[in-house]
Amino acid sequence: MKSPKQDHDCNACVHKLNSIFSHLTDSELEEVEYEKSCNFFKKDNYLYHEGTRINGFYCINSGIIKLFKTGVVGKDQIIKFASKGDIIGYRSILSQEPACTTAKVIEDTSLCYIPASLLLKLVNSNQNFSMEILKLACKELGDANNFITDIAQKTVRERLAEVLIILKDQFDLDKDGNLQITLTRNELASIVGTATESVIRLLSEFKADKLVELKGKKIKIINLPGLIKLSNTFN
Amino acid sequence: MKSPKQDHDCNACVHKLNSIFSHLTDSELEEVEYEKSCNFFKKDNYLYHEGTRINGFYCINSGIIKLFKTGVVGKDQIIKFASKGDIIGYRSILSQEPACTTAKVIEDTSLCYIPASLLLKLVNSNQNFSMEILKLACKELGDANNFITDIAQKTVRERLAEVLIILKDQFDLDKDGNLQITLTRNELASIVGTATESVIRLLSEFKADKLVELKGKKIKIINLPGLIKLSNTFN
DNA sequence: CGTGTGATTGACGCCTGTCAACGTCTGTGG
DNA sequence: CCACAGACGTTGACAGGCGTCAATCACACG
Repeated sequence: MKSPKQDHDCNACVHKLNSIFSHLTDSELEEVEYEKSCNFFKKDNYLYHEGTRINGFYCINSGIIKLFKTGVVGKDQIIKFASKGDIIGYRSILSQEPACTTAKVIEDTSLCYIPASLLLKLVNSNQNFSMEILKLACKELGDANNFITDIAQKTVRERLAEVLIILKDQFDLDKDGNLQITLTRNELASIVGTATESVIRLLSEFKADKLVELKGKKIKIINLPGLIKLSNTFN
Repeated sequence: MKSPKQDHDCNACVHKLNSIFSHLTDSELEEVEYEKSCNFFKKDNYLYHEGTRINGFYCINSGIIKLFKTGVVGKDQIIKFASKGDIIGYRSILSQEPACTTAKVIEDTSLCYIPASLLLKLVNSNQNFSMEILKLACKELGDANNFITDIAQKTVRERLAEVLIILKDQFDLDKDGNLQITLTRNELASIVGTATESVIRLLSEFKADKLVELKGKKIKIINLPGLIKLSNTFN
């Protein structure tokens, strides 16, 4: 068998154990290793665009990708972030539709690209793998339904508080207690579904209420229970 | 083999051809026929409640079910309607989570109930079937993402117009040109994500603008292009 | 015919989006 | 090393969309 041309060894990948790839056999993993291509993307590059057909899916080794849709007036809505261990693009391949989001790198990213044909083959040949993907899709569907309810019923203030908590959970804090992920005010607005100015004003309020500290783009949560209360969530 | 105790014969079911069940073998279909139970539910009954574990999924023969989530202040958000040929409840089984919605009958419904164990067995033994379910979940996920963007970016007026169009597409019109599905103003509000009074006022506006005619709960669309324009959608 | 549920209308005001102006920061090129 | 351009952040003013409350009407059902 030809040796892979890439530097990333999926067999040694730290994310393998927790990912859907843990359900592959050794020979299937070898096939992945052989067919995949490993790439590095700098910030601000695009992986794919909404409305286009994609011919493979991506497994993120490191970095952060934002997935967003562009609304009718050209305003973006961020659907989710993908980071280490996440796979993206599979939805479009499996539902045989064009990509429903645009994928843009917001922190330098290393990832593996795996052709659609191999995804389909694995789904068809390995029950466990197929079950895991199914589970993943159903999980995301549940999350999406929750988000719909939130965005339809909560105020902007509640949603912003909730988003900060979610970002903390997904990306954790750095040594200084700041959110690891760095977003522009505009990007925050595109998650919450509001205007940039509203985010700025509300963050200032949160700061005045001693819920957060702000230093440039860095956001430090100093009163998590307060934020949770404000977000009006039971979790 | 024991003969099924139910009156509904899935082998003769008119929805079989277009549904995921068309991918089952004859013997698998027999198994479904044997394990399923066929039931009839009057309006206002519940199939299952948000947050509970469910032990099977449902295939709708006729009638309409609404799937909704209840928000923090007790306000409902309708996620989708299920009618003839649709299957519901599979998400929760496959993602091994409690139901993320409540399912309530809004028009007398006849359906088949199939145990979770059989769903899992079929998913694991029949590649085509598993692929179809996967496709379905991915499709729904794409729809949910679209809905998120709409609800986050569009005005209530645009969303209401869009909802009317969607209801027309999904349930078609009766002989008089009215939407086949009958909803309370409150239910309409729970789809759009707004207050009942807002729906009432906007419907009156639509009527004044000769876009719709209203007669009690009956809604007749008399200017579809106008509605589409108002909804601000490209479709 | 009474009762209750849903529909409607009006009043009111706050939340939030928009527009505009200005401050801040970063990186690039001279 | 400095100046400048451009992107991003901030603040204020303003209006209007939309949610809430309350009162009344319409209708169906026992």
